[in-house]
Amino acid sequence: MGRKKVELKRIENKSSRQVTFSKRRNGLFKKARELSVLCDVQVAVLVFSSSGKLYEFSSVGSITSILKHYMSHFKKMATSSKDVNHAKAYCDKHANLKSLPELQLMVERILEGPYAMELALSNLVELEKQLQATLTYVRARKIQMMLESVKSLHDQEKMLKEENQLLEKQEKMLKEENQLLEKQIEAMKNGTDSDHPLCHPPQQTTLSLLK
Amino acid sequence: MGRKKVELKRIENKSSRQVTFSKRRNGLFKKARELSVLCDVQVAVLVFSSSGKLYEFSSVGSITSILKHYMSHFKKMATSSKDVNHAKAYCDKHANLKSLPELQLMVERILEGPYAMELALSNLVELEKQLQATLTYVRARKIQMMLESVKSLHDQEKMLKEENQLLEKQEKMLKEENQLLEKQIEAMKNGTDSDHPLCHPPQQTTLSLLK
DNA sequence: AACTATTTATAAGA
DNA sequence: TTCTTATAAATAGTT
Repeated sequence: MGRKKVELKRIENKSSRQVTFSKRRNGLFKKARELSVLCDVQVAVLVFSSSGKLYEFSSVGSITSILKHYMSHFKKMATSSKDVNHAKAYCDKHANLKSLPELQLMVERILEGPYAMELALSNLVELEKQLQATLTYVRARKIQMMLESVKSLHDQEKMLKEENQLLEKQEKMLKEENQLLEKQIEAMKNGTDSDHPLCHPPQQTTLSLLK
Repeated sequence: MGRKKVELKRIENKSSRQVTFSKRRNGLFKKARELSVLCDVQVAVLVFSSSGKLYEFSSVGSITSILKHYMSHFKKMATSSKDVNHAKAYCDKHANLKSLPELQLMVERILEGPYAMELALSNLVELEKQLQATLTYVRARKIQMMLESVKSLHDQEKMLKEENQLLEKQEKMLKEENQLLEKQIEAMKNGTDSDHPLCHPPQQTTLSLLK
C-alpha cells in the first residue's frame, strides 16, 4: 500500500529494507495494539531482527506478563483437578517474583532438569555463558522469568502425569477386584459343594496393589 | 479503514467484536508474515482470546517443525502412558542445533588460543562486536525455543487433561459396577448366611481405601 | 462469506 | 530520520 505494489520477497537493497523494517514494525505493533483494545484480547509480538535485536510488543506490558497470564490459565485448570492442595503448593512456589540470585539458581536447576526441551536450551545457555557478555538486569529478569514459566509448566505437566498414573493404577485395581467378585458370584452360583471357595477373598492382592 | 472510523476502545457488541477479532487477527498475521519475508526477520505473534484460546503466528520454520514433530511423537507415547525417556532421546537427536557447537568451538579457539594476546586492539573491538551479535542471536533463539516449548507443553497438558477425565469416568463406572457386584454377593450370602459365617470379605474397606 | 465505501498503511520521494 | 503524498491494502458496515 504505497506508490507501487511490492512483491512479497526479501527486499535486497539493505537501506530500504531497514526503512521498511522500521515502518512496518511500527505498523505491526499498532495493529497489534488495536486488536488488543478493540477485541479485548491479549497480544504479544516478538520480532527478531537479522542482527539479533529483539523488538517486542505486548498488550499487557511484557512477554512476561503474557506468560504469567498463560500460567494462571494453566493453574486454573490444574486446581480444578483432584489434588487441589498439591497444585496450590506448586503455584505458590512459582507465583511470586524471585530475586536475581534465586532466579539464577532456578535457571541452573532447570538446566539439570530431566526434560528434553531444557536440554536443547542448555546448549544455548552454555554458549551464552561462554560468550560472557553483559546481560542487562531487565533482560535477564525477563528471560529468567520465561524460564520460570517454562519450569512451572513442566511441573504442572509432571503432576498431571503422576495423577494419570495413579488413576490408571486405581483402574487396574478396580478391574481386578471386579473380576474376583465376578468369580465369587460364579462360584456361588455353581453351588456350595466345595470347601467354601467364596471364602478366598482377594484382599491380599488388592491391598498389595495399594502398597 | 472501513465505512466509518472506529474509536479505539473495546467493541461492546459481542458478535461484531467476534467478527472484528477474526478479521483483524488474520490481518495481523498477514502483516507479520509480510514483515518477516520482506525484511528477512523472524516474527512471532501470540494472541490470547478472552475465552483463553491461543492463536499464534510464527515465521520460524525449522524449530517449529522440529518441535511439532517432537510433539506428535510425544503425544503418541503419552496416550499409552510410556516413559518420557524416549521423547527425551528423540529430542536430543533432532532438536540439536548444528551451527552452534561449531560457533562455540570457534570462540573457544579465539579466546583460549595462543594468539589471543597478540590481537590488535582494533581486532579485539571487532571481535567484541561479533560476539555481541552472536550473543544476541543466541538469546533471541533461546526465547523462541522457550515460547515454542510453552506451546508444546500447553498442547501436552491439554491432552493429559482429557485422558485424565476419561480415566476418571472409567473409574466411576468400575466403582459402580463393583458396588453392584458386592450387592449381588451380599444377597447371595444372605441366602446361605448361617452355613458360611466366615464369608464376609471386607470389600467396602478396600473400596474406601480407593476413595 | 462477499461486497464496497472508506479509512489506514506505506512506498517512494524530498 | 522525518514528512509528504499517491496509491495499495485493510476493514466496518452491509447484503
